[in-house]
Amino acid sequence: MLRVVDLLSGFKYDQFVVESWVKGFWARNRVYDLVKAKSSTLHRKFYFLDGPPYASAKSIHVGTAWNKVIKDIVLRYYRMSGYNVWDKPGYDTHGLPIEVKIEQSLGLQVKKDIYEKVGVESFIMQCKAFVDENMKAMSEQFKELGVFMDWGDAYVTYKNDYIEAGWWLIKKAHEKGLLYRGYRVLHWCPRCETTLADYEVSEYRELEDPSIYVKFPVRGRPGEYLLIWTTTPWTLPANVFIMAHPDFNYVKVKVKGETLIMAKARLKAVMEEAGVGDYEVVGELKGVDLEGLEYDHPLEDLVDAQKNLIGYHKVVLASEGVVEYEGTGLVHSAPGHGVIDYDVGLRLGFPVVSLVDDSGRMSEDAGAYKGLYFRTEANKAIMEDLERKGVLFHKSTVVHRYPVCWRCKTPLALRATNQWFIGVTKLKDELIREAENIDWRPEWAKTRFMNMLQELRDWVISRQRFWGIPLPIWTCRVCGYTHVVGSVKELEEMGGYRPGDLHRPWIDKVTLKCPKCGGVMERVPDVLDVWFDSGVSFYASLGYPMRRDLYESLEPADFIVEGHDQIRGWFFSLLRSGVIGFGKTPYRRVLVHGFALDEQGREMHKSLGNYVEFEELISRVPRDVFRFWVSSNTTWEDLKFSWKALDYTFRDFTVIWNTFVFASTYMGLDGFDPEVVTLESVRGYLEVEDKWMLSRVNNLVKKYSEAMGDLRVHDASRALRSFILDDVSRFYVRLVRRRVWEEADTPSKRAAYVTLYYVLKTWLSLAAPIIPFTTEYLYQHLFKPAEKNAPESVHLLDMPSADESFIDERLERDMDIARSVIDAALAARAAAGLKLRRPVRRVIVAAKDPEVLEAFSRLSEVIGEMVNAKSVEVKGLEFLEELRVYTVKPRMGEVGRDFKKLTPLIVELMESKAGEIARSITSKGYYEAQVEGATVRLEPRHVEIEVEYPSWLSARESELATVAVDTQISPEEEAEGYAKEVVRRVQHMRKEAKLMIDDRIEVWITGDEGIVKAVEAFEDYVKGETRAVKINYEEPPSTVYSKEWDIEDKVITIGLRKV
RNA sequence: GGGCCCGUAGCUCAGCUUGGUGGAGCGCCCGGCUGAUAACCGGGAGGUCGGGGGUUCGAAUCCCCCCGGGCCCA
Repeated sequence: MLRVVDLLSGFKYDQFVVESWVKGFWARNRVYDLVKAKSSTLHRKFYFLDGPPYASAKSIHVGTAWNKVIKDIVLRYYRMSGYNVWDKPGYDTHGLPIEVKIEQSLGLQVKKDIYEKVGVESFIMQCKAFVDENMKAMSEQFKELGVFMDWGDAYVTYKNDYIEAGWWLIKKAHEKGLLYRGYRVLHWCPRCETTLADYEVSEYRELEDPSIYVKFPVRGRPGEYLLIWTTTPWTLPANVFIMAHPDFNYVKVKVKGETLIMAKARLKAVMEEAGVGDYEVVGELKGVDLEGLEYDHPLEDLVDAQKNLIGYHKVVLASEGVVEYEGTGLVHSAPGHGVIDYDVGLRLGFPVVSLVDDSGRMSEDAGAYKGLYFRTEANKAIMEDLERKGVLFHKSTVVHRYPVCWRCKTPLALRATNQWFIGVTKLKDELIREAENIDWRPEWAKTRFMNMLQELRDWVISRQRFWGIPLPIWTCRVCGYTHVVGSVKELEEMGGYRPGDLHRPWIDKVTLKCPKCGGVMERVPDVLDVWFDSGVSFYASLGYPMRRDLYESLEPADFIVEGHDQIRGWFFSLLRSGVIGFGKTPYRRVLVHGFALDEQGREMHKSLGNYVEFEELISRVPRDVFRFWVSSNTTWEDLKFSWKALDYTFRDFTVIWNTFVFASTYMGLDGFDPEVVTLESVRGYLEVEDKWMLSRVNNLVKKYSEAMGDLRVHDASRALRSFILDDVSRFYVRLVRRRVWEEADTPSKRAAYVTLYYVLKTWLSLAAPIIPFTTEYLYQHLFKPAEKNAPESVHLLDMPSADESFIDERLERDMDIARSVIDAALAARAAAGLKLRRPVRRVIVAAKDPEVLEAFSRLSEVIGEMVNAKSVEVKGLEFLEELRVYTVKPRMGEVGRDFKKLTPLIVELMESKAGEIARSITSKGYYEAQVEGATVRLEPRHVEIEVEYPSWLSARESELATVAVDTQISPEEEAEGYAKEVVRRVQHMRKEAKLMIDDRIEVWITGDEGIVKAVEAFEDYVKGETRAVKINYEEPPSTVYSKEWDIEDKVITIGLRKV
């Protein structure tokens, strides 16, 4: 026969010790493997796809920890609910940020240092080694948090197989006619010689630049000019057209015999700035009227590139980029050096001219300006030439925010560069259709996603860097033919070979034979945008297309979850890749989580000093405390990190722990055997509070399953917390304590044990996904030793399902009513200064609603127990009404104004007929009387009514009822009170003497006569409570432990010893 | 400048979809308990529900505008 063994109360509770014990237990018994083995036998698949964290540092961010905890909770829940869960984690390992870290560690300044000082081969090896170290450290931290994922087999984006899988998608895009080469205007650092992705353009400086107004001659109309404004003279040689706003008003202005065209709204400001007082408006026209107006470029003769642009120099209409708050309303446009310029030019089919080279110097085609550095030398030379040609209307300087390189602080240039694109705008309809099939949590994430799809642009996939998936595109040196390679096999078939590592520089050495002309084909030296990598994870992490079975049996992913920044990031890149590769969404359900911010709601930054290091977190806060706390934060809202909040959660754990210790202690003491004494066997002996508790726990199961099934992890977590703290610990346990203290083996005690056992075990199963350490410890030390066929680990249990037969909604409602009345009664006691230890004769509960009255009758014992009342009388309201004494005070202001000289008589009336008036006003809302022959009507505003009860009743109104505590105490009750006081002190002394709970004692008591008499009168009671075999009414011998006590100013001496 | 989210007690947040007299935990003040005890229990004070309009008999809740914060774009 098994039985509950008290393994908990002997252990000095320390959550850190609990967790490290569990960690050891899991390792010794290979619990993850057991859990995984069980899950893999199940038939319902659950494909979870891990959003790979970026492996650029050793220590994870609090947000990353939260992220993995959410994932772990959901995965554990699904495993316990009977799913075959795919739980492979992943790491994102390529990209510029990692390259930069390596460059910094090597002290490299510019991009060409990589070629010249270290060599690409060594650089790549170092990137890889760096990432390897980071991944190892991160995995350890995730394991530390108790995350059960397949850490031995994570997917890594830099592996050859993964790269090859990536190539497959590029080939697919090519086959669908989506892959193309084109220009894109990007920020460029002339010192680092690299493009900067938009998100990297984050630093700005206040810099001084020229501010010049330039006259562009209108073709064929001598003396007439288009006036433009610019702060970047170096872009003028690359000018292709001028933009005007179709809706703006423009003017022709006569200045010194010349006619200038500019926006009407800018006229005054520009003339003022240029110091021109003498001007005359000679004509007015709309923007649309300017369309097509041709002009001659003022530097045409000096710039070679301009010779090819002559047909394009005209005014075009555009609403973007043309403003009325600065400039002239006519915008000089160079598609090679401006984003809007580029877009407008592209729309019109105009050429792109970029005249700045990689190092920031003007290029060959810039003619006279060739070799000059753009922001300094070129600016100066160009302005001089403009002045010489008489087209510089005005020149000054401006200080404005200008983007600089975040690494070297060099001012950036906007520059059109040749890049590879995937034309996803062609797939817009398909993307939208597929996005409609995704189930979003919360709902607004879908709105955000859909809005973003409306603004879809083609995807620039190429980067001129090193550490990334090499672009699988080869070009023929002879005929220029381009071929996209979709696999390593294809590489070999094309005359190439398989390098040991598919990265640069090894892949760069692989040449192919041109299928068109037989010439040598070389690889385009670019690598792929790092967003590409994680976007293909849904199939690449499963080895597709090299092996197909796994992907085909698992797709689509059933669940993904990441932060809300990933709506535009990973969620989108996955969908994009899914549609390109397979024509459908790769995932069906998404949960979005918030950001982990600091206590004030600001982002955590090492530079702000508010960054929380993982090591500090994990040394100060137990893992389950962290998990419990973060899981209760509304998932999709931001998490404000707070040590204090974690401390409070920590405190909750003590209560939870003590609840289990309580059960363990008494069940252990009585050798309770849950396999013999079952819920079925005690069903007839269940007390009303047991029935209530069983109903509550089954409702909890329902609520929890609904929440988890709907990915409302926080609702599940909160429900667990309030259940164990409020319902179990603070209510049920307190209520059954007396039943459990009972020494005899009564059916009632058994019923309490079974209920408690069942409730705690159910709670443990539900809580296991959220607090896996604590639940495992409690399971191993309380439940497992008591059950023959119990699984090895709590994480091998099946999720409980609700037993509807225990659910009694009516009883739960009634108990709510009772609890509110208990609170009111306790308040009434407190008001009367009656300690809870002292029993009161009776509590009277009065209510109007028959349903409420019925609830009280049904639960009167529970109320009596909680309030410590000998009896609970349930009455109609009229019972208390009869006892009430009313005082009615006049509100002189109101009474005086309404009743004038009758006032003194009214006041008199209020005194003499207080009860009658008060009852009438409270029930009917008014009171009428005859005063000096007149009918007087008193209303609530005239009076202040106070209710008093006789001094022996302490009453309290609650929402549904009025509760009155009878404060009268008979001599016998007083004696009983003293007996309890003595019991309390004996218990205290037992504890001081370090006696076991079941040790027997002998007691001596002497001193105040009243108290000693009280103990004599209640001797059996005192003996029972204190496990005393004998009480001696005399001075304790000096050999026993004794102590003097004060009870309400009466002195007694108590002595005791173990027998 | 745009899209989406958040703004409720000193703090952290429920409530808002489906309008009906504002909740919890912590903190604070007061009291109690001492057989779960480096715990625990009760009572109390504390709120212009970010601001302003509107719809309605009635708005924290629905609509509009504004302010502050976050994310993503421009």
